[in-house]
Amino acid sequence: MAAALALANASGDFSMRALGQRLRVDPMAIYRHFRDKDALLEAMVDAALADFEAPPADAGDPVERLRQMGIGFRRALMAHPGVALRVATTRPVLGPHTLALTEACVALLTELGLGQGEAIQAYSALVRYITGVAGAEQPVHSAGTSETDWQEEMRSAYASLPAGQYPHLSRMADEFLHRGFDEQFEFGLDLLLDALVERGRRNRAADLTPGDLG
Amino acid sequence: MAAALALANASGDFSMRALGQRLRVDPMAIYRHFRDKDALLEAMVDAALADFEAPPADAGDPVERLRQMGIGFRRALMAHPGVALRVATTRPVLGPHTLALTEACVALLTELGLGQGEAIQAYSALVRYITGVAGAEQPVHSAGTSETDWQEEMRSAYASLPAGQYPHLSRMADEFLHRGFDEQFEFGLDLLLDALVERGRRNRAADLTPGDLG
DNA sequence: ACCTGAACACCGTTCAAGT
DNA sequence: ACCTGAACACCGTTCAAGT
Repeated sequence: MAAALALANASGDFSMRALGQRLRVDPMAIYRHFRDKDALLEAMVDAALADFEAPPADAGDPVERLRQMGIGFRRALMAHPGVALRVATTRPVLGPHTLALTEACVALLTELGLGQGEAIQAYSALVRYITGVAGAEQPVHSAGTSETDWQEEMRSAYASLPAGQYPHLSRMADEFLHRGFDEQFEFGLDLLLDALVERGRRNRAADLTPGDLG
Repeated sequence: MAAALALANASGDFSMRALGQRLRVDPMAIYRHFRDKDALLEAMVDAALADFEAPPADAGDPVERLRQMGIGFRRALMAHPGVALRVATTRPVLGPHTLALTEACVALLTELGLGQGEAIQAYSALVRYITGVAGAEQPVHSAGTSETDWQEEMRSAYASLPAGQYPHLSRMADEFLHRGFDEQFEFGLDLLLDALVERGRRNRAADLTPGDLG
């Protein structure tokens, strides 16, 4: 069921009535299975995450596997544009696929040397960043703008700013041409991972020399 | 004009027709000033950012000022819930307030020692993270859930998971009680800033010893 | 030429009427 | 008791009709 929903959604935007027509069923029949449109969207978000699984233990060190999870998470969201827009502004999803990925991600974070409180906050920070990226990219894709068109659009917007008022921005306009969405996403992902690695390393060092804290 | 719009929006949700009623004007009159609802929302996002300005040069070192900008950005978004939800999924806003803050932020990032390409990507990463957080918090606030109720809700959801299947998550349930939205937000913000500081430091070191790169 | 508001094509959801 | 679909209260936007 939810699989059919995700499929229906993959083609553009989405409404209860359109889904009913797509499934050749009375739109009201959907309310038998889901209390709300929100409940249905929640199920769809979880279904969208069924497409990818946590990388196996031999896929690299914990950092590399976290990186792969982040990349896979974003890819799964972008594959379902109608869902991606909503996941950025929805309450936490507690579906089986989401929970499995959360568990795997938190496990990897503790392997980095993070404590319980740090691990769960680090997970949340990663998800916020990834959904923020997905939310920002979605309107560009759904408007049918190609990545290169988009880069040129941003470049010319920044290049045409008055250089006196915005010296940095106007000078940096050309930078948009060199970086694609993937590279931009991974830049921020790596920032977060770098900082988490460093934090784990510090924790371990403090554990090994507990008398040295002052 | 846009100020009145932001005000109207501050009270819950928002529609063209409701705005017309609020302004005691024909709803269609709005289309004289804005081509679209999207164009209007864009103007509202920019107007929401008029509330805060970049911290002055004597407010601390670049990192501290970047931190204050991040905190202020989030606060401005949360003060306009109807806008906050949309900013997470809208195309980049090129209004005067947004651009002024972007310029100030990018200037501070270059002060950290980042190159042009790094600075603009770092800015984007920070914005994605902040809008991701705003998008995640907005539904909680607009549902009228208090922060402590929300924490308890999350705790019990995680605590009731089968410990065999989700060992980390079920063990970490209590962590939700100790961290508020502010602390959670600043945790992720500091991760990004820590990594950016480190990157700037490495750039400077490489500049000082150009022969040492291998 | 400008402004108005009725009308169009939707939407999520309720609920009375059928079976 | 279950299912259906007409009806309700919206929505963004168009466009014909007025001034």
